[in-house]
Amino acid sequence: MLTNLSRGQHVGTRDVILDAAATVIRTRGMANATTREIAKAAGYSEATLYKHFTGKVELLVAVLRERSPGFAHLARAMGDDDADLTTGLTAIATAAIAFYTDNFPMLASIFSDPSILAAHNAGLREVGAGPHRVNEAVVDYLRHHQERGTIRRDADLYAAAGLLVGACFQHAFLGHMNWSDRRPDREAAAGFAAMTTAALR
Amino acid sequence: MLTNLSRGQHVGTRDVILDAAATVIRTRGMANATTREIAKAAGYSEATLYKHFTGKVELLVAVLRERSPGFAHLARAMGDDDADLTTGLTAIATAAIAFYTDNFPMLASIFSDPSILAAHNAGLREVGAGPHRVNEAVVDYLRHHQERGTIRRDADLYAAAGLLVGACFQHAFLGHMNWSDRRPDREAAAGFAAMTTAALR
DNA sequence: GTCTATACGCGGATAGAC
DNA sequence: GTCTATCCGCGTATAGAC
Repeated sequence: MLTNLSRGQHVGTRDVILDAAATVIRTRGMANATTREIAKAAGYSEATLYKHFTGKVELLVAVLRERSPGFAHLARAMGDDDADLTTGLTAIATAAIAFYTDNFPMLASIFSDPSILAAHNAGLREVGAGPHRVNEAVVDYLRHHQERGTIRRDADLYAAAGLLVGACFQHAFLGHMNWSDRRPDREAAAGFAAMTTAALR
Repeated sequence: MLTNLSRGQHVGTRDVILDAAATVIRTRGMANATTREIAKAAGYSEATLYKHFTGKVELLVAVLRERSPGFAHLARAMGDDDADLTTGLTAIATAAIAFYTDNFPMLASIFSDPSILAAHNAGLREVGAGPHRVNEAVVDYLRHHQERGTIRRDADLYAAAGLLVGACFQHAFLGHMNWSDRRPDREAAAGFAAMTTAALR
């Protein structure tokens, strides 16, 4: 997801507020992401927040939609489908683990308030975006390989993508739960990729 | 996780409060799970809550640890390792999807408040419990099959368990995000199990 | 566009009676 | 063990001046 900054546009008050809100959510949690805290972090008064957003829910939903860093990097890993299948899947898994590790807390937080969850889902559906896009992109990646004969004809690509992406998703989750015996990220990514490859040929 | 009810013990005030809190969290979200709401749902005054728990965090953490229904059913699916591998994994995947679908909102909610997350993790570590236990149990299940020769000797069981359980975990998550093109639970479970089996032989 | 000041209800928590 | 009554700070939101 591109920020206005990376598009080279003017960075307005709205962007400063969104950045500040994202920071507060990441560091103190959604429960402590109050209008007071966000305003203080942004260097503006609370009243200014309400000039740029109709209310708190709209602000938070905007943060969720416009401040999900790392997705571009993940997409780049999937554009590269010339490499060996296992190598490519390892790169995808590594990027996916990093992406989900960064974004899991913010993503999970929206479940704490049904009104935010509903607004967020509605907003995503309108523009056709959402977390399932990662799975769909992996399916496309696998289809390219299948067309070149690297993957067997009758393989269930949907299930395979679900296994790989889901494993990365849960690995990131377990990382936040401080599971000490968990494998390091790179090792886990390689293992997931190797097993997925084994299932596909 | 057994409740006092299923152990046949007396159902005291504490249990009533925990049940009420779990209901409020599930229906209104963690953000709206106030002491007022919980007390009203339990049929007791707020003051009574504070006679049974030192504070709100302790109450919520107790709910998370003692009100995770369906885990027993999931465990049962894994005890049955006499069946064909794909059949067994399908049963496990089906139970896992149901389990995560039920518990994801409550589990995800704890990320909204770092103090609750920390207290929850500390509590789990003390008794050696946690979400990773599901993965470990699947590894054990796979090892039994490996010892009987149903799975190849050099298979990475840890990665395989991560793929299957992770896929179910994320499938449940996507379900809550209202992804319309998502496969039905049973179909998804069968697909995940079949692909995992393919990777293991 | 941004500020200061303020309204007002809600949430966590406790004192003390029964 | 449970209740009623109450405290006090916090959080959202707005009015109105500059």
